[in-house]
Amino acid sequence: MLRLSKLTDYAVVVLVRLDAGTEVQTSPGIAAAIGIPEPTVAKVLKSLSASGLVTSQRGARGGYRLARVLEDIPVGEVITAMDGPITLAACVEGSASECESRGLCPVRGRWDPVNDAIQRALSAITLADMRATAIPAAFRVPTISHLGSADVSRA
Amino acid sequence: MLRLSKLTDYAVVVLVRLDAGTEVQTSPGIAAAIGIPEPTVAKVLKSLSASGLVTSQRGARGGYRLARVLEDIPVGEVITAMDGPITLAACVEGSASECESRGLCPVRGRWDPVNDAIQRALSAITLADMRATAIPAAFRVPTISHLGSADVSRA
DNA sequence: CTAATCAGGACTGGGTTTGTCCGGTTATCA
DNA sequence: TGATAACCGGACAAACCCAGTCCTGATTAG
Repeated sequence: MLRLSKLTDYAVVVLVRLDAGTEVQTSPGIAAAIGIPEPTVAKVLKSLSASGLVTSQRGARGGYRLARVLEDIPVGEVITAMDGPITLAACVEGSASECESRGLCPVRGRWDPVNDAIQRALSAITLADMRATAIPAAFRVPTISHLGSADVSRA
Repeated sequence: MLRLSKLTDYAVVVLVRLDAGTEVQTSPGIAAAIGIPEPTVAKVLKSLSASGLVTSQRGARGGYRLARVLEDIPVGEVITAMDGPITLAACVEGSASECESRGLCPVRGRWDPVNDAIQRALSAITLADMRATAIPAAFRVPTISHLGSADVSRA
C-alpha cells in the first residue's frame, strides 16, 4: 500500500550518489556505480533535471550535478518530481476534470486533509535524513543485487 | 502518486454511509444508496468486517453495522484494512525476504523515517474529519457519476 | 568537423488491480 | 419445520497502469 513507483526509489539512490562526487557525473557512470540499468538511470535523471533537482551539462564532457545539497531537498519534492503531485485519492489525480466539474462526487474534497498531512510529513524529511539511515558500508560498493543480472563479481 | 486503491476510497464512503443509520444495513442497500455496484460494496464490506471495523449479522434481516463511531476510526486503519500495511518503498513491502536477507540493498531501511511520518499523519485523522469536509447536500442523492455511465445532465 | 552527451518522445511486456460471479453457511420469519 | 434472505470465502477474467527499452534529434567540448 502507498506504493511509490520504483523510479522514485531509484531517484533517491541516484541523488545520494550524485552527492558523493563534486564533479559532473555521466548517466552511464552513475548507472555503473549503483548497479541500475543505464537507460533507467537516464530516465530518472531526465525527470530530475526537468524538475530542477539536478542541473545538466550537455555536450561532450557533460553530465549531471546536484542543484542543491541533500539537506535542502525534501523527500516530497523528489516524489513529486518522479510521480507527479502527491495526492491520495484516485479521483483527485487522474480524472480530476470529470469529477470536479460536476460537483457530485462525494469523494471530492474528502481526502484533502489527509493529503495535507502527508504533504507536511514529506516536506519535513530531507534526503540527508535518508542518507543517514542507509547501510553504512555497503552503500558505496558496486555489489548491488537489485536486478540479479549484474555480473559484479567479475570486476 | 501515492495512489491508494479505489477500494479504499469506496471503503470510506461505505463507512460514512454506515454511520448514517443506527440499524444494520444490508450490502445491497448500501450499494443502492451510494451508487456503487453491489458486488463491489460486498467485497469492501467483507474486508472491513475481517479487519473488525464493522460487525456483521448473518442470516435473514442481517447486515452490517459500525463497530466504532467514526471519531474512533483513523484513516490509516481503513487503508491498512483495504490495502495492507502502510509502507512506502516497493522493496519493503512485497519482496522483503529477498532484499533483507542479503543486507546489501541500499534502499533497505532508508524509507523507514518516511513511513513513520506518514503513519503518524494517517493516525491523527479520523473518518469524522473526512465526513466533515464532504459535500453537504450531494452526498445523499443516488445520482453519482462514478463510472461515467450516469446521464446526470438529464436529471 | 567529429565525438560524446543530454533531451524528448513513443512503444511494448509485465504486473497489479478491479469488478464479478459462484457455491456454501447461517439465521430469521411464516 | 421449511423457505427465504443475507453474509462468507474463494476464484476468475478483463482492464488498467507502469516499468523498462529504444530511437532520433539537439548541443557542446576537443
